[in-house]
Amino acid sequence: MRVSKEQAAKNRERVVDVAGQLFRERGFDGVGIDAVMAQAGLTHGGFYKSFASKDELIAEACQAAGVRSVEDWIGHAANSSDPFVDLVTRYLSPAHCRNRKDGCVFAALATDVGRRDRPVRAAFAERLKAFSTHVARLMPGRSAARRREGALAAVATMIGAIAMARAADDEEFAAEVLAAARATLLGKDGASAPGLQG
Amino acid sequence: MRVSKEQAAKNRERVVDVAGQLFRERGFDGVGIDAVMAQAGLTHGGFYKSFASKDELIAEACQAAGVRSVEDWIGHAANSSDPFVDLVTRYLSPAHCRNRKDGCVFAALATDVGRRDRPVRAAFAERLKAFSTHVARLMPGRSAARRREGALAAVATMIGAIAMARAADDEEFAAEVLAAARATLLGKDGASAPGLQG
DNA sequence: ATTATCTATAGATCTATAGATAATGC
DNA sequence: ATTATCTATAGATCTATAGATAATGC
Repeated sequence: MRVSKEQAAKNRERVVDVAGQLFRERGFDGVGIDAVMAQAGLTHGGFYKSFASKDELIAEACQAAGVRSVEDWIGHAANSSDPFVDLVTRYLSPAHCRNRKDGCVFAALATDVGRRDRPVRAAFAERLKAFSTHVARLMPGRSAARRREGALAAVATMIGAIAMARAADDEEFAAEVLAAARATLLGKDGASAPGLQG
Repeated sequence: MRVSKEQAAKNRERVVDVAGQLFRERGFDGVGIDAVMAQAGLTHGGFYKSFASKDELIAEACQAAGVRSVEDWIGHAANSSDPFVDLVTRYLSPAHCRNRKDGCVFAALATDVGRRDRPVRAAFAERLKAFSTHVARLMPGRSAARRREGALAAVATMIGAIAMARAADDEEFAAEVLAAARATLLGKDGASAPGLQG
């Protein structure tokens, strides 16, 4: 029954990872401790020797999934010839839309996190800031301030578009939203972006 | 105990309205039937004479709150001298960010709805399409196709920005996100929007 | 001896139903 | 007589804890 300290640490990590996946699929309130522990291959009674509460797990899962999300999206883009195009195209793809479990935690849980307590929101916000900072570096634009501004808006557009596409029961509408967000962020359709005044 | 048919219909409507507010504040899974009925001034036992299930209430609440949200945002903008600027400025305001209960249902529940069953997603998507169509009409742009595309992207940006701002525990970051989304959608900072390639 | 995990369960909460109650509507 | 609402409760589920078990680590 008892395992080594090393194994116990790995088990704890697996619980956090598995929780991050299940939360993205079903939401924080849609997943019980027993489901998380079962998915990690443990029984639910042992949970409270590793975590003070479910909220602590939620905060850690947001932190860990956030780190992973930033690494994945930014890492892949950085190895591409056109990082910003790579990021936007992959992020706003039907494949990402379908894959909630391993997809971006920000797009999966944005409105849910807004209702959680401070530690959860702090963990989420910290990773969201890191993501935005990395996106600003990939971003075309004259000044750092403009890249920062553009990055924050681009992140909002990407998160909002994926959330909309997943919410809609209509595949065609979902695809249209993703295409519109891609075109607008990448300026595919002409000299000036839609939404510009004057 | 028993009330008139007319009063019963009003009670049912109030339950749907109250549910829409509570769901926006606490999420679908964060609100029980008893809380909804209590807020509507009724006891929870009577709920199932009006609704087949909680999911039916959720679908109706999304529908009703969606109709209301579209009326509010589009109606106010239409009476303004510059409808698109009015919409974007009011939507992406700290006041809207604070007011979840009566705020836009799309920004409050986007990621939650993606995990619900088909009827809920259908009701939500229908209203989201109506909102997008109305935004396209307010939208500057040369062709109808470009206005449509711009509207979908603008809606995604607005929903994403409010979700991000509410998720963050950091007021300054929240304000920065809203300002960046406003500036990008309204093209406040120069000839071309950030994010444009070339 | 310590402790990571397991079994079992307490206590709270949530959806849904059954049957009672009292006012409406024929 | 019908029915909108209420009281009461069944049954499921969820967070958290207590105590047992068995392998680690001194």
